[in-house]
Amino acid sequence: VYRVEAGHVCIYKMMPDGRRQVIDFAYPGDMIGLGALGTHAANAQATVKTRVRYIPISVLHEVVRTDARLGITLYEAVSQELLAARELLFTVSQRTATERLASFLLALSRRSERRGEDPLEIVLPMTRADIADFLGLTIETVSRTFTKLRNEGLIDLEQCILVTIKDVEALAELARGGHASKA
Amino acid sequence: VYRVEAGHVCIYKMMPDGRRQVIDFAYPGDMIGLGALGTHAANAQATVKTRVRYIPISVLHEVVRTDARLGITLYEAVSQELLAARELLFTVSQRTATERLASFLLALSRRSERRGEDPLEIVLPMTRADIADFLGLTIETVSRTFTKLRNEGLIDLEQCILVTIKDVEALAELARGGHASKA
DNA sequence: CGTAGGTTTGACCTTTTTCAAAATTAGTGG
DNA sequence: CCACTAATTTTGAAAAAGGTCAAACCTACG
Repeated sequence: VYRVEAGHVCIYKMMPDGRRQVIDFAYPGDMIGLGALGTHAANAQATVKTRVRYIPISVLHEVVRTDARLGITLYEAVSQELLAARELLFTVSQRTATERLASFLLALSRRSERRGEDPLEIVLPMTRADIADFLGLTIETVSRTFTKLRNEGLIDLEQCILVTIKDVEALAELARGGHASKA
Repeated sequence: VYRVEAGHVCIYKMMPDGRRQVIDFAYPGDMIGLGALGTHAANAQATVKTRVRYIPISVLHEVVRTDARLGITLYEAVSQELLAARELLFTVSQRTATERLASFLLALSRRSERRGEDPLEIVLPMTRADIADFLGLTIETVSRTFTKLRNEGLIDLEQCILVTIKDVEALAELARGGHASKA
């Protein structure tokens, strides 16, 4: 189990045939590998300079034995991850490419807000390939969809890395599955 | 939290726009709602006559306070669900319709085997709609894919409910993403 | 300045969805 | 037990979404 101190980490699973599923993106303060008891179920790769802190599982076990309430906390943390995984499952399973990207951007926006940053100025530390493998799309479709959102005036794009949300409401409407009102 | 005693339950999440994500199918002995601490995050619907046993969450908390090792057990159970959710995520996200159905049938087959039943004779207690919303496909595509697998000689279909696996290896090859060898 | 990696764009093709209708299955009352 | 109705499943044809292949375009870095 690790804890991200600085930077940004992309957590993914590789398949024998080369296909990849990105499971999550971890920001400073996030824990990695909580659900992977015993088996090392996933890989992780830093996308920028990153510092992590390692916490052996044995320590976790020890801590839980000392205080049962922490067992509950641990349980709640994994439950939270489970909830997120199912949310992503729904996004990938039932939504169109545009809806997926809109959801993704809104999730990043909410994350920024929670961290006390500007929720309308999103920095993307990950590559298009990471986003594609996260949302179950191809690089090309991700790129095209970014362009489409830009042309529709919902976002601004600078250097493929900085996204400015110009119309949160329309984006949210898209993510919800409705049709954007703007042309 | 519930425990299925008899029958079969379909666990799903409804979205405001009517879209539905089936999260899992529960068989006798399976627990439902483990990851849903506090918020009632999902619905469930019996597809056949079903009996469940209700276990209040407060009892769980009590038990954990009594014995910390059970906290670990609980944690492991949710981790297991997390693993399953991510496996499904991958299936839905990266695989074709045929591969998804093949994976699904193989998963059911393995489940049958674990339960000591014939792994090659699978009864489908759920409807095509349930399967479709589980795999992120439409009813029509599910039906067509069943037909395709039947025509290719990998399975037999009786009354839309009983599936006989005729070529496990080819099915597994499909689920892995390879091309079936048979015409 | 030139190269390498990542991104965008274009044209075409495959897969899946959509809409519509036929066929099967299940349930109900005679 | 059989006929009738409702629901589910299967099949068909057309349309749309996304994928694939290929090339051009940045951007950062040496």
